[in-house]
Amino acid sequence: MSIADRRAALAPRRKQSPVNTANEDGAGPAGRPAALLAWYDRHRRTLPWRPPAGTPADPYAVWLSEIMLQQTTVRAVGPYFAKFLARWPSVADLGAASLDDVLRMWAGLGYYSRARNLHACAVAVATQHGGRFPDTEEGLRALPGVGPYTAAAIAAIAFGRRTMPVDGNIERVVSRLYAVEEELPKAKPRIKALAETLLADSRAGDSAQALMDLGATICTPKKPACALCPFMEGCTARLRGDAESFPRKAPKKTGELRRGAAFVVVRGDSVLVRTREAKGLLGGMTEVPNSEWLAGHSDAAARAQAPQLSGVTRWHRKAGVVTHVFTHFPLELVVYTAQAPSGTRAPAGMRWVKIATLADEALPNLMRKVLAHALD
DNA sequence: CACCCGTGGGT
DNA sequence: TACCCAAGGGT
Repeated sequence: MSIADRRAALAPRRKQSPVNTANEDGAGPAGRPAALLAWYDRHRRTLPWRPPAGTPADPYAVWLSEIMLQQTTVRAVGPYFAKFLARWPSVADLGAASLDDVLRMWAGLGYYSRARNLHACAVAVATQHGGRFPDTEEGLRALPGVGPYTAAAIAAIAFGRRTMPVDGNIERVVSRLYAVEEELPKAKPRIKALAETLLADSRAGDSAQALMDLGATICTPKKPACALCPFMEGCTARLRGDAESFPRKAPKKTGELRRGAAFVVVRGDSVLVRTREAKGLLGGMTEVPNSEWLAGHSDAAARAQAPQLSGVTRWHRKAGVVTHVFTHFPLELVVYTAQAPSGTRAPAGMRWVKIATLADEALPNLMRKVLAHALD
């Protein structure tokens, strides 16, 4: 039976019995949880951290994937998830690792406070919870790096708790379904309450993942595929014809361009590097010496912040610039290179690392760009 | 509450 | 091109 046939067959029945028939065919509000799960059972995505349908999820894998997926695409997470699980098969293994090893493995994925909290969380679970994750939303919420969304997601997906995590996908689906006019983030409580009405009596984790899959594949930010949506008939925004305008939110302001200089000093087969402060931007990550990054920073002012090394007198400016875009500002770095005589000491707080082993360092992508530009 | 915090891909 | 967006959390 085609979808059109099914709709044609079901439509009259709703009219015959005005009270609760809508609950059974899934088109009315009370029937949505069942319709959602039916859609999920046919169209659920196969993902590395998602076990086969009907089989229990491993809390460690769920937690690891949820942390990695925060503000990060499924595609980007895939290889990192596999690497982490292969190297640290259990939360106790991860807790026993050094933070630096974790940062090195995380390098390139971004939002490095997640990696620091990931490690702290693994230590806490291993040492304070006997290697097992708390199985309640409240218990999970107390762990480092686990906020309201992640606590609800783990509770529902790994432990079957009847709670609805609300992520960006679900905010979009729900705000369209009910045409929520209030802007984010003010609308969050309302959207949360509406999302909870989509929870099935059992299979809470599948209800949540179904909404996320729906948001990722059908109810997309641009050009949603409404014709394929299980909620098509009852979606207020689609009926109004402006689904794409939801969720409402204030436009973000783009940050001002900042400029600076990076200094790549080569001594034989090594490069001079240092470690950034533990917190803040790129906290705890490895970098080459560089100037402050300031809006309107002149090339001369930036260059004047080069590190002082005995034996290094001539800086060579590489042609072009390295550009990078952070969440709240774009950055343009001029790159200078210099050769240091063999035996040159690294200044305080800096060290020499072999160029051949740079790939193993906790280098954020910005610094990989700088080094690639300098050593090209 | 507003801001900070990476990176890559899509339109 | 210049945005927008992605399974958000911390402060």
